[in-house]
Amino acid sequence: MSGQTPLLGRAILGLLLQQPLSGYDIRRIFTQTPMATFSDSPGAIYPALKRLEADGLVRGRTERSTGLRQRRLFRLTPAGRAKFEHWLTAPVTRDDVVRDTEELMLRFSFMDIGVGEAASVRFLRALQHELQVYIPELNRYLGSHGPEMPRSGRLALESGIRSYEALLQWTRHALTTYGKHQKGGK
Amino acid sequence: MSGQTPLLGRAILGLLLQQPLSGYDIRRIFTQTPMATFSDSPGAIYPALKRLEADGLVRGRTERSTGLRQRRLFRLTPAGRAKFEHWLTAPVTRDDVVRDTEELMLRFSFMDIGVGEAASVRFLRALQHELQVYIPELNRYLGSHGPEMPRSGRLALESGIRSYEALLQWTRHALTTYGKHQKGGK
DNA sequence: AGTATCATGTAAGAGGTTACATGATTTT
DNA sequence: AAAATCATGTAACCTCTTACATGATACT
Repeated sequence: MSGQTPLLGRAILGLLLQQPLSGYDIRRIFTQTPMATFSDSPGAIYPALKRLEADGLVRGRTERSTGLRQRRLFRLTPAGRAKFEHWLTAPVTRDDVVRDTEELMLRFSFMDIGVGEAASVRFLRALQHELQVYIPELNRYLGSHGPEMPRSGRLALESGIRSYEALLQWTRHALTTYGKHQKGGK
Repeated sequence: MSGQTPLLGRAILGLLLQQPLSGYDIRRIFTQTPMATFSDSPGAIYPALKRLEADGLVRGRTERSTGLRQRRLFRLTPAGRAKFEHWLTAPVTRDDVVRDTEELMLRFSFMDIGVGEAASVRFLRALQHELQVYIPELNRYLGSHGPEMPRSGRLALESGIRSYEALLQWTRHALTTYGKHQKGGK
């Protein structure tokens, strides 16, 4: 019943798509892998799992197979899987590109497993398109306002542009790795 | 008295360093410039200004020079300027690089004006150093875990690495523009 | 016996989102 | 007269951070 799951919830859903995990497992993933952009705070993770469970997206079961303290292993429910797939296949908007590339990349990272390689290719094409529109806009802004900006301000803007350009180059690289799946048509 | 000002507060402080602005001016900046990563929501901006004022970092004065509705023009106080400079000169940590490059770039964008070009050069060197440590770590992770990851997951990680590499190249570019200020020493 | 690791959770407070509310002036 | 623009603000709700609390098992 709650609105849109926040990024942390999506990340957890994606991890659970691959295998059942406990809250503690998730914390370890967030401390020990490049998913370290997420907080490993128990005050974030356990309430997030609770919400996901209340929304019927995951279900946790207490296990004590090993002699350790009880741990609750969480699995995706069919509703959770559906909601996750819905997120993965949402269109790539300009707003996503401007405000939240991090979310876009998180989505993409789960895409092959979640909804298949054809969807990954569609995503890459859409992202490429948005970047090809947005980058020139940033360059026009730099051209008209750059001269009057302080040097570090101008450089910071250039850094942003370069980072979008790197992303655009990456989409091309990524598309070639999916090469044989690409269709010719518009 | 409150803890650390959130990013939005810092951004506002930085804008006010350059000129006095109203809440509405700030909203327009966030909708019409590359600072669009910030929300232009009045529910974010007006409370933020209120907090900054309560903390003594800015002071707002009602003006009605033009015949329009009253507008409150905000200016930095000396305490606000001091706090802002303190933020600008904070060390660049590994955690900043992993979790919040956006904050780093926001800091840098105000650096010339806030604390001078020498500080900008120090910042760039420190950032360069952290990147030179972190990028190889990510590459090691990719080398050991990449083969077992789904294609889109691996590509997403590669995208992250490329984006850090682009940032590293940018630090070199930026340092050359400050060229004459660089010292030879260690 | 003490410490590290595994493991789950809560409480208070801060700050953001969305939506609503208001009101003056300028343009059509 | 209506709509657009300028302009400021509040209220409910949600989620995250920080800090605390608890407890079992394994290692030294």
